[in-house]
Amino acid sequence: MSKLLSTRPLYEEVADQLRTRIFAHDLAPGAWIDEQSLAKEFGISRTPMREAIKVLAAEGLITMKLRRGAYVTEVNRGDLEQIFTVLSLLEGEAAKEAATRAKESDLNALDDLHLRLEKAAADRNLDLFFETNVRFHERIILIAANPWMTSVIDDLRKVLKLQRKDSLSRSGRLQQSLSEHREILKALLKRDPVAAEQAMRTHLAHGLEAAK
Amino acid sequence: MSKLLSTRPLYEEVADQLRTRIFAHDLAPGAWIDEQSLAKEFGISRTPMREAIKVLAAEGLITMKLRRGAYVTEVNRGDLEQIFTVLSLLEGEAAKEAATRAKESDLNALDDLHLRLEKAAADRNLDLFFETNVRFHERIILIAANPWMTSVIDDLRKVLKLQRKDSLSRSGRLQQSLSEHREILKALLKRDPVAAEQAMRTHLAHGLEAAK
DNA sequence: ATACATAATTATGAATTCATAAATGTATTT
DNA sequence: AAATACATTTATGAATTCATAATTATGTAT
Repeated sequence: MSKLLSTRPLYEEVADQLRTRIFAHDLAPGAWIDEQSLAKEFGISRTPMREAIKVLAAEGLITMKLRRGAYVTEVNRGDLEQIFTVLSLLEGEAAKEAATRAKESDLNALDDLHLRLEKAAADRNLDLFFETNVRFHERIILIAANPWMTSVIDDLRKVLKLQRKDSLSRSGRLQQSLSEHREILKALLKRDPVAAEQAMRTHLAHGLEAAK
Repeated sequence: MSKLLSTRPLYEEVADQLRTRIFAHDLAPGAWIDEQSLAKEFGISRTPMREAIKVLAAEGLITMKLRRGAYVTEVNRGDLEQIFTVLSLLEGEAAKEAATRAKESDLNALDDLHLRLEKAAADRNLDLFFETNVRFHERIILIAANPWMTSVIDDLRKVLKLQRKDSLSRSGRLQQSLSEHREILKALLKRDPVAAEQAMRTHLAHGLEAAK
């Protein structure tokens, strides 16, 4: 593959595609990453494939075993608890920061996103709900304006995505998630940092319960 | 370099050595990483060197520029603030957890480490003080027993190490750091989670002030 | 001398090749 | 038939080679 007009390195492109496959459980947790056949399938050499694999390994999505290749990381219940502990701390802090830093336009955007969330829930459109939910959280994190915190959160959320996202389909969980979001939004609109942090922490603590 | 009996991949070994050089400012922030001459110097090919560079890039120590190679990351005042914000949250939580989880042996070890810290301070042995300080923090994080949190903290601390560690040599800072450690230890010995968390947060907040 | 265009050099990104550890398969012996 | 030794295959780790973008150097015109 002699990519002529590439704007970014090949291994990044490949890393994206691998991530997608992993999240889709096309490559399921525990599965062996056959770098040879994957490279052939992508029409590239092993070199950028191996570089991409190392990127995902650094993110925690892939685990390397010496002389035995790469495997999709398996997360157990304990891992989930630990990750949620960290996430609720960080996203709680992000919400707290956001409460004071948010501009009017930010608050409007959040309001709008929440509206879409309510709509998606009413329509029982799970995919849309999930996607909007992610955007709601991302927006808050963006407002907090701490790139280092953002990158940590992003990495941990990626690992969470290894798990199937059937949590919201649980009976009642969708409505509860919605009302928790309402709390977060309310606190932000009131520009109440303490309440925002508390609401976000509660929300993520329940997220753990939902995630099996 | 035909490493015959290697117990770990070459790129990891190389990553360690690169890290050492970066922390020693042998490769200073902003410096270009000449992968070609470094590989030659290490007596290896460019392949494992490039893999090592990607590992450090994932850790945030190195920044990649498309078609322009790799550069040692430069952190500014804003980055430091942001990183300390995250660190004080996480290490605060670690201290809180440690207060309840610590076994007698853990508390003894911490007590011992603190004693060595006092000794190093009395002897004006900055290097030893610094090293013992690191071990004290690491021990608390270990007791918290959250590997995901640990790895995040480790990565952020690595980035902090890009900065010169002259903070403690500032007049009075050493004594203050010592008394803050005393507070942390006291809270842990009393098994008071709230106080431990508070003491650790305060300590790290002052760390920022010290770090220029 | 300065500015611009072109040529030569250099370094990166990627493919290919090579060496060896691990896994698999076969045969021989008991 | 089971077990062990040996051979074959396969995949990883690493070196080498190749192509091209970016940089530097050279030359020419104004």
